Amino acid sequence: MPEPDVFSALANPVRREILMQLRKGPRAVNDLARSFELGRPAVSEHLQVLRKAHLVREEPRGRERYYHLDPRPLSEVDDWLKAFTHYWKQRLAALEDVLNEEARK
Amino acid sequence: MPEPDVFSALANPVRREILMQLRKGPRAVNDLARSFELGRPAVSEHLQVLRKAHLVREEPRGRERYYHLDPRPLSEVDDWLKAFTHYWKQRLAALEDVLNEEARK
DNA sequence: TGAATACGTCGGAAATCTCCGACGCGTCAA
DNA sequence: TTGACGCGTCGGAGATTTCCGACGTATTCA
Repeated sequence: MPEPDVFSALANPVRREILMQLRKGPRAVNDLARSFELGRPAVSEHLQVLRKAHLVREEPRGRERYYHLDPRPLSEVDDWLKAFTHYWKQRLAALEDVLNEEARK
Repeated sequence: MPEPDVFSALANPVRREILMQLRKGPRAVNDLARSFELGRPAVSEHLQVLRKAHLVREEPRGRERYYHLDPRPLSEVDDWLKAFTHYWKQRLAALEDVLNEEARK
């Protein structure tokens, strides 16, 4: 039972696609399973990973469970990326300078 | 031999830390290995993953190999996140509205 | 009440990940 | 040239991931 890790949760393309779909609104598990060529257990287990990473929230409705997106933990990834955004904008600016220098010749 | 996937490359905390360290400048492999409590083969294999994801570039210097950060593929993650930034800013705005509504009472 | 539905979870199989020791190759220094 | 160093990669061990069929539970509907 590994701890909930947002980066690991995003490592799987199916889970990323689940999050994408949940943007448009909550979905039941069987409904999601039909979107992918996957059995229900597989989808259910992907949802468990997303749940442990607090990226989704479940809302029981009768015998179904609707899963809602909770994008807040994504800010951790965003923050991590910011440490590089600054760096790569510097790099891009430097590259641009070089290109301008070349063009001037 | 899985294909180079930026999200998978970021799933491992050691690889994320390697990228963090490379922000400050290029590093040789043994030098990196000393930072972690890891053998050199492990670090070398992490670097292979990062290389296949095009997140690092190697520059041979004599018998050493200095690894440079290439943050450009990170923009793929950034773009993916943008699909949610918009969503979660909407959510935050909606929450703010509710709070303002409450405060007005 | 009983049958059908929606779901979570438990083995278990197959694939993948992560790490290490060992080996080979190229480079440096004596 | 010889020995030591820095590195990549292979073979293999152990852990983890990903998927499925099977089972149990709760809910719905006839």
